[in-house]
Order: sequence, then structure tokens, then C-alpha cells
Amino acid sequence: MDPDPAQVRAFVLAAEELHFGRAAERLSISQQALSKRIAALESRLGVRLLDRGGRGVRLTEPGTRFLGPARNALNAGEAAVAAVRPAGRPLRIDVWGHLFAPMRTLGRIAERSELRLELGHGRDLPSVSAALLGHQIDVGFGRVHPPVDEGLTQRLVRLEPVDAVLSADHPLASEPHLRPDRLRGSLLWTPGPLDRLDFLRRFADRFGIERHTSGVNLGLDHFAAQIAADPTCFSLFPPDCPLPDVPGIRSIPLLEPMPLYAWSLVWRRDDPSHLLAPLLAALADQARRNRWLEFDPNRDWLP
Amino acid sequence: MDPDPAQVRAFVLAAEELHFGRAAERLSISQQALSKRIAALESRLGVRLLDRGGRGVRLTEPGTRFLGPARNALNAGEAAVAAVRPAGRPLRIDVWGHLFAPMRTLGRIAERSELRLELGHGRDLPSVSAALLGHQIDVGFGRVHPPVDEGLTQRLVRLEPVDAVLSADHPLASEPHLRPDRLRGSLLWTPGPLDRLDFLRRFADRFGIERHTSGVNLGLDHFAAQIAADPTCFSLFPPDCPLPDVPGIRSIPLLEPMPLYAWSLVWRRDDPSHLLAPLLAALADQARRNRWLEFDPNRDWLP
DNA sequence: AGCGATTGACAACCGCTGGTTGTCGCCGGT
DNA sequence: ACCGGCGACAACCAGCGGTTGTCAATCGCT
Repeated sequence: MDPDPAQVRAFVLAAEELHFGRAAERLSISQQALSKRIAALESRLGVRLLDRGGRGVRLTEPGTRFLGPARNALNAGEAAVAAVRPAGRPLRIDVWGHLFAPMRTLGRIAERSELRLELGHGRDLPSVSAALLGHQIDVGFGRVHPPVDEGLTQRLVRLEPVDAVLSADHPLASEPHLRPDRLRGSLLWTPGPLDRLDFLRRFADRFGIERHTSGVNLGLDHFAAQIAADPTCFSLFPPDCPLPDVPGIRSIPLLEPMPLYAWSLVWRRDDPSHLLAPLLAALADQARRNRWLEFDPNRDWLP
Repeated sequence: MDPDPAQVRAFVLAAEELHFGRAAERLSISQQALSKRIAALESRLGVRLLDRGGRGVRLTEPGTRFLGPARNALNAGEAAVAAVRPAGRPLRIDVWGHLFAPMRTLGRIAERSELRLELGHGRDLPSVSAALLGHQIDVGFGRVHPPVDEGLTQRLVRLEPVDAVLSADHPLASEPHLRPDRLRGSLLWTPGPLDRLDFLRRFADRFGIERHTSGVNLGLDHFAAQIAADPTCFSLFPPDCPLPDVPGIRSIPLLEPMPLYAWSLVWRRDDPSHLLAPLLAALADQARRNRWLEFDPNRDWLP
């Protein structure tokens, strides 16, 4: 019987990393799943491929012998699909909205499926809509607030919670979590003109919070430094996005309600390009696996 | 993502046969399953590989382009496992019992797993037991009647129904099925000395049937010719084994009760050879898939 | 030594994939 | 026009392969 390429790839990665956890990470599965895969491969081959000693992982002799042919087999497989896959042009996609790492979701999607993306950056929904209708891009990704332009469709693909991020000197800095209305005394610092940051505006309105707009967006490090320096300010930031390594900054989950940022895709309704389908499928898959679309009106807040 | 080798192999076979049914047969799966596999592969590649017209199946242009690399990928996979699989010696196995095609079960097993078997033929259980204990063979396959020799273990692997086979001139020849006791007027013809054909003897005893033994076993064609020539005789034969193409011969299912022939494996209890495990696993697998081990005492008869 | 952190294995659970059987529609030959 | 052969479609179900939760062993740090 043919070896399962998923198992073979698991072995190759484990052999490269010599570390189950990291190899699993690269496959974006759990360490346990990777362990099972390799165990299954070893049992099918009837040979131990890796020595798991207390001190890390090492290749056994048969493991060494297997590694090369295993890589060849994987390459041959990919060559086979490449032989039929019409390369096609990459999918042109523009991202907009809350400035911080808005495309890490897309980045992960793109590297896990074999989609080819060409990422751009739009200023806001209207500018991206215009680019779509002008055929400069194929898809837009950001927070959609209705009504969307005629001729465009949208689909919600991810609901993402946000943390409050504030200085270590802020009075609330040591709370384990916060109700949004407890931020009422603080100033919501927004890195850019507020009319482009619809979510922040609505958040402030909903919870009665004062806003302070700095004129210009100088990037993530500057943002973090600003927050760290001013104990009267705070801002919002997604928890699964690594904060820049600035001392004196805290990230605190918001609960009751938990504010959710809604990411959607927008595209021309009549787009005949078949490039979109794989992207939608990959996003739907990730959404299911990571429960990106769970919404409980009693628990969550959505502008 | 890597292509699933099961799907690729399905495509390669279908491309060779240009016929879904035959390709499915070679994979020993159903035609529907093969159809789904190929559809899944096509959908994953986003390309149609085969044209299914009313007049047979034909390769599309992308299909032609894919075929070669696909074969390479499969070969590379097999080369990889061959690189670690210690070839080892083949498993020596002896078969005995009711003379007709007793090893077609094993044959199918052997060709579907990548076991290497060395088939021999023993006269009866005692002779095979002796060969086992003398280390001339590793496993025996046949109908085991207790007590089995000290130092040997056995496992039941298949229950197989038997048909009555008789001449077209036999009075019961046009029945759709028979109760075994309706054969009481006929002679059970046994191709060989009855003491080696324990099943036939017990069958005759149980249903009160007279036996007639021809001295010597002259092979399957001779057997069929004998039966066809004598309308007072009948014998027993497994229904899924093709009868030789002799005119005037009928095979009729037996019901109420349905007699079952019990095939078992026998081996040395202390055999340290790891060669046995895959065989047992493959047989267990086939038994599950084909319901080889279903037994209902109200419906079936087992000597 | 003792403690905590790290790392892989094991168990329970579960949704989905890929198999099965049963049936249908289409095409071509007689 | 009918019949037979072949592939597609539908419904169903077991098992695989993933997840989370825990445990045991080892190593480094105090």
C-alpha cells in the first residue's frame, strides 16, 4: 500500500525540527496529532524512525535511510499536481481597516492552502469598493458596514475578540479582565482619523468613552510606545496578534460584553474568476476549526 | 497540499483500463467508490481528467499530462517504503483440506497487502501440524478439528457457505435452493479418501446422506465432469469459486441450515516471527469487510 | 534534593471522510 | 423500442484522524 503523504510529511518535518511540538506547529496540528501520525507511520512500516529520548528527538538508522526517499516522494507528488494545475494569475486582494496586522488571518490561510495571493492595502471600505468596481483588485478584506455598493457581495468570515491595551501604570493595568464600561474614565486613543476606524468610533459611542485622535498612523511600534507612555489612554488590539516588545504595556481581555471585530470578504457579485472559491473554502474551513463564527448575543457585542 | 495516493492510483488504473468497473475491481472497491475517488481528485485539481462519454472513458488532455507524473509519484512512494522495509524472507504457508481452490482466499489477501507468501500444500491437518512443529512452514491454513497439537495456536478467519453441485439431469437440478436433507436420496461423491475430508464426512453423517468415494483426486475438471455425468451424485463446492466450464453442471445454494466451512490459521504459539501479524491483520480486515465471521446458530450449520 | 517547566504518550470524545448498498439516467446495439 | 451495460447520485454508517485533557519522564534551576 502507498504511504500516506500526511504521515510522511509529518515525519520529514519532525526529522528537520527534531522536536514534535515545533513540527506540529508547522503543520498547524496539535502535538498529539503529530505524535499519532508518526506512530502510525512507524507501525505501518514496522520500523522505528525516531528515537524519543528525554533529551530531544533523534533519527534512528532506518529513519535516516527513509528521509531522502521520503522527501523525493513528496516532491514527486507535488510535481504531479503542478503538471496539471494551471498556474493562473494570483488573486489580488486588498485589506483595510483597523491598522494592526489585519491580514495575518489571510497570511495564515494563504500559507496553508496553496493559494497565491497578491496583497495590497486600501484606506477604507469606500476606496476598496472603488478598486473592486474598477477591476484593480479581486477581493477586499475588512470590516464591512452596510450598505455595500451595488454589484458587490460580501461574506462574513471571522469574528475576532479584542483586548484593551494600556500602560502598566494605568489604574486598571492589573485587572485579569475588564467590562468595557469600566474604561469610561480613560481616553480611547486611535491611531489615525476616526472616520476610517468605524469600529473604534462605535465602540466609544456604545460604552460612552471619550476619544482622542492622533493625527497620523506611525506604525505598530509607535502605537505601543504611545500607549505605554500615557496611563490615561488605552486602545484596542486583537489578543492573538503579538504586541511589539515594548516594556510597560498590558493587554487585558474584555468581557460582558465581549466586543467582536467582524471581518468580511467583499467581491464583485459577477466575478467569474474561479480563484475565489478556494479562498472561500479555506476560510470556511478555518472558521469551523477555530470557531471563528460563534456569536452569542448575550455574551458578545457586535457594532 | 499533497495528493492522496489512493486517489492517484484510482486515476492511474482507470486511465489504464479506460473502464471504471474493471479499475474498481482491480482495487477491490466498488465502482461507486472509485467514481467518487476520481471525482474528488478532479475537484481538488480543478481539472477534468477523464471524459466519460456514452462510448467508454477517454483521457482528457490534462489527464494525459497528469498520467506520467502521477505514476512517478506512486513509484517514489513505493521506493520510499522499500528503502526501510527489511525485505525479509517470505512467509511459508501450507494449505490443506477440501481440495478445490482452498487458497483463493489467501491469494486475494496476498495480492492486496504486500505480503510475500510461499504457498505449499499439505495432505491434511496432521501432516501440516508436523510440518509446523518441524519448522518447515510458518503457518497452516485449512479446517481445524480439535484437539490441535500442543504448541500450536489457531484462529478462525473465515466461515464460507457451500453450494450443492450436481448434474443438470439430477432431479433437483432446477431448484433455486435446497435444504440439505433433501439430498438424502443422492450419493455424496467425494474426490479422495474420506478420512482426509472431515467436512464432507460430517456433512453426510449429519444429514443422513450416503457417500461414495472415488479413489483418487484427479483435479477440478475431472471432478466437474464426474458430477455432470452422474445424475445420482452430488458434491459440495464454494459458491464464490468459479466452476470449470463443463456443460450440464449446476450449483445450488443450501439453506435451512446453511452449511459453513470453517477456515482457520494454525501456527506455532511461540513463533517470534513478526511476519504473521500483517497476515492476521489483513485477514481480520477482509473478514470484517465481507462479514466472513457472521454466524447465526438458527440459520447456519457448522460441523 | 526538590521543584517547576518541557515534552511526548495515552484516553476519551467527536465530526467528517470514504466506504457500502440501492437506484437512476443515459447511451448504443440488436 | 427495448434491453443491457456503465457511470452518477443518494442515503447510510464505520472508522480515521483530529481535538482537548491528563499523565509520566526528564532536565535545568535553585
